[in-house]
Amino acid sequence: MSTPKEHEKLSDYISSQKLKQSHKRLTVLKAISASPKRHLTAHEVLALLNKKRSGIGQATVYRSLRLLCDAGVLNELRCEDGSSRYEFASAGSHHDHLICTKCGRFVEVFDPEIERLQDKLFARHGFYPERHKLELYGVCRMCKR
Amino acid sequence: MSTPKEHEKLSDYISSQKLKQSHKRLTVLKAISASPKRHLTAHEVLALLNKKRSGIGQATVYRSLRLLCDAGVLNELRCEDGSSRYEFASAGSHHDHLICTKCGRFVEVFDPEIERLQDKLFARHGFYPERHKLELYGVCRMCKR
DNA sequence: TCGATATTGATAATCATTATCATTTTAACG
DNA sequence: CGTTAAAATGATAATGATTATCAATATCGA
Ligand SMILES: [Mn+2]
Ligand SMILES: [Mn+2]
Ligand SMILES: [Zn+2]
Ligand SMILES: [Zn+2]
Repeated sequence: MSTPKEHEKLSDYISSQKLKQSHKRLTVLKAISASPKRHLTAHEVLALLNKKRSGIGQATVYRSLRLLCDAGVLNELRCEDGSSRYEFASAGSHHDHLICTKCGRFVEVFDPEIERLQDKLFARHGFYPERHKLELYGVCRMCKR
Repeated sequence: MSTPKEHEKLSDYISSQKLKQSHKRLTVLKAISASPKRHLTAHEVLALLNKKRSGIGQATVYRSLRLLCDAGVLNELRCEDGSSRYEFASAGSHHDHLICTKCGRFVEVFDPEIERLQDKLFARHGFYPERHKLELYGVCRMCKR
């Protein structure tokens, strides 16, 4: 899924920052691409890699996730339990999330009207807008038994 | 600010749960009430108490904050940095927040139209709604130089 | 006042993440 | 191709907010 484009974005960032290409960093990116889950924790990424006996340590996973965010390949979502989840930044650009409190399912949503009303709130209070976080918690269809 | 009412709410909860009244727990509540800051971290509450030589330990602060939330006196806001902030639950009931990324100012906002559109998103995706979190990050008027 | 039970404080433990630092890779250059 | 400076890596220690433990203390109904 959107693999070559993401690799290129990573490559470009590495060049622009005078860093060095590394095989393990690419392996992390590929593991995330190959997973059906689209919102992964560092721990889950590490588990994917261990299953493949990649020999990649957790420090490298954390460092790679950070760098992939800096490169604009991934987005970090800070969860309420203190951990973070990572998703591809490209996929549909900005969106918010419906989150099932039973099974943890993430559903991506976007409502241009809500976005517009948010901008009005910023303006009404004299704020220069930078970003927002909208998370809707509830029980999904599957989990409602 | 809204002190007697909050004390009563705490008292009622303590009775209903067959707990015991404690002087130190009340001191924590009073310190929060007396502070001009309306969205405090546990660390900030502890600092307020230490300034008064209350002899209240941090474990008790954490336990009191938890209990005050259970009693419906306080709301916990989980921040992106991994810490929590506490505000009075009564004050205007539900609202969302504009947060200044420079000075940390919290501005309370409420937009019934946004709330309505959120409910429609829940419904459209077959979710049973439980709660939501909307945080608008930007630079406040004071901080825009 | 007594005794059962809740509260407290000091401190250890937890959990996700970051920092350290010695060792290994990378890649530019000769 | 080797050499080499700089980046990447892994093992592990450290961090920071919060929670758990447990012995000592406070509360409160009988
Ligand atoms: Mn998403
Ligand atoms: Mn508030
Ligand atoms: Zn579900
Ligand atoms: Zn500000």
